[in-house]
Amino acid sequence: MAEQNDQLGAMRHSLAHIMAAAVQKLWPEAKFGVGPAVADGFYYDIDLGEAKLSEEDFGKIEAEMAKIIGDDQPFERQEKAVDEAIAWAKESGQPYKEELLNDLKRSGTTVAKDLDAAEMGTISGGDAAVDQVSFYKNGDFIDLCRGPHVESTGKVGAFKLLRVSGAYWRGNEKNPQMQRLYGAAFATDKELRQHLNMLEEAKKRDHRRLGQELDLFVFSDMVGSGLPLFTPRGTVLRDQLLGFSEELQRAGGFQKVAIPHITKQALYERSGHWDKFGEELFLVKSQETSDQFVLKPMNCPHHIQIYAARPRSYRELPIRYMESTVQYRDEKKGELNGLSRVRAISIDDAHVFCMLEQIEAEFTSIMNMIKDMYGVLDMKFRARLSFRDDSDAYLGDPADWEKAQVIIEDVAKKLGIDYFVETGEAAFYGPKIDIMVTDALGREWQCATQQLDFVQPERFGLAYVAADGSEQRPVMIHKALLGSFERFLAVYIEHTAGRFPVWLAPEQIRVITVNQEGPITAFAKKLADQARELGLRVEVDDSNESVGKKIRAAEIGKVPYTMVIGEKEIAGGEVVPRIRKDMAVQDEPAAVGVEQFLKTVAHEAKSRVHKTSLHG
RNA sequence: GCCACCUUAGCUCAGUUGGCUAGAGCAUCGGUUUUGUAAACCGAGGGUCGUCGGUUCGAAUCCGACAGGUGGCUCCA
Repeated sequence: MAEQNDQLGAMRHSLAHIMAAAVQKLWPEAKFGVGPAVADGFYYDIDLGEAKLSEEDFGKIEAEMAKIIGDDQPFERQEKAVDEAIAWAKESGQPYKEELLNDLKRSGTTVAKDLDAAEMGTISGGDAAVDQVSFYKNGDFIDLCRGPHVESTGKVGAFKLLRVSGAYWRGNEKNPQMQRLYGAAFATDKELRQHLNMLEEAKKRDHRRLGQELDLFVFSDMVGSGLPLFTPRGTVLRDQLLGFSEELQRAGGFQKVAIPHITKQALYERSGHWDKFGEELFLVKSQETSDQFVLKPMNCPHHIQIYAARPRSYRELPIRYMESTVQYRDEKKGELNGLSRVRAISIDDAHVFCMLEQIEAEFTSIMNMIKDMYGVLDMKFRARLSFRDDSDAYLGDPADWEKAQVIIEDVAKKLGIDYFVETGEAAFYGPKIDIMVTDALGREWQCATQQLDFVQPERFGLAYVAADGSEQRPVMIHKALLGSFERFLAVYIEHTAGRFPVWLAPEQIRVITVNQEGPITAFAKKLADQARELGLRVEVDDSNESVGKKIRAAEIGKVPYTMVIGEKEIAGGEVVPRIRKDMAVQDEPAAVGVEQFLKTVAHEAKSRVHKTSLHG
């Protein structure tokens, strides 16, 4: 298996070389960055100077690649002394390669920042300076590269250029921007087709598309970008999900608080966010006073003011505040993305104020809430333990950090969480656990999070009185179970393809009349009233359409239960509910008394199950 | 913010090299029909072709700016 992956990786990486060779033939002045294999193919970072690649060029690049592949040129490995290689890079006008070579010569690695050497697919990583580097040559094209490659250009499988985008050299905004040319590549045509097909299928469950089809949220140019408006149906999801989060938290000892959405600038100057968030803050001008106000980009400083309002005893700790509220960040335009990245962010936010020796219990309790929540939602997640690195970008006592990181990893281990450690991902104020979930296109998003904070208690001079009468500094934990409700919903819509379980479904039951005759519509409406009395969300469709068409509308709307009401139902007092396929446990639903049916659905909603209990 | 691309009716999309009153399906509304588990039939309304400006005898079509969006980069929940 691993061998197969290596082989596929070599193919993809070889295709990157072939693509670069093709681009160089078409644009001889092209300068090249790195060209690794990636999850579904390969890319190469290319700088054409004034000229720019666009999708219109794909045809001729692919044609040129086909020629190279047709020639079946062997990939020849060569070793060069590093100084010789640097001279080569200079001579052939490849400044990016020259920079990589200089790094190699100096430190033996091209790894800048957090890029993984293997992922870069370029040259060997190591910790000592090197003096020999490897090159691969196919036809006239020669490239600094550690390999491995397939034997020859004829052995690369099937590929297709997909897109071109910008990418800063070495991932740094201050560096020049290159163009990243992406292609998909697989061993066989069939696999490539399957992959492209899968991407098409993923589009069908795209949350933006389903959000519109299922009438969950809208955007308005007049309101502004990144500012979603939730419809009645979308608001049901919002209330249910945030309600569930609050229910879990309340059980964990959290108390609800409420704060205004603006504050004087001074609050964030004290917290440090004024400097850190700077341009992301929405400013609000008072016309009555000279105060500068700010729309809150987070809630912790407000919650801190509630804690700080009076002296606190160690007996009160932990103090746990929760609040589902909206915060606002003025994101740069290009960073917005459907509901995944918005400017008005609803968060099931909470803050714990506690003693250092209480953080293990708190982290465990919160981690269990996360497990419960994602368990009920039937979603898999990976936990990223985001720890500090050796840099001095972090505030607080390193000894406290060390202690906390050990505790955090311990909690993850004890609870059997699927986790990985990432150093350098910590917040400047403390280590954290981020819960990562995957969308329809396989992109990972951070949802739930719990973060330790040594810094804000310090900045705001928070204190509690210890048993010995001394004044001590509490630590803070920031936590969110859903994280951004908007982002969560985006992932969740794609996860379920819009087929929400009964407890979340905006409409749980659709009642369809067989015609528009008085007794039948009257019965349908009475039934709907009965359902509403049980707290169910139900709609009656007594429109002048065929039963088939009305059934179809309910199917497309992904309503969990549909029932058709005609004379039979009135006479027998029983219905044969149509059960949405993903919930059914057997093919043929059975007749059930009306009362029994409604009670069962109400119970399913209350217990948040995914499968129906209606059968045989 | 940066790179590439996209924007025609509420939605999904046609609209040949610039050239008659800009089309279709679904949805909506009206009528006929009174319907039994994934689309009955007939008809009507609905678009200053994202906005503004330019080129041209003539622009949905060509150019520019702006707005909104998509995929990435950077940043981030």
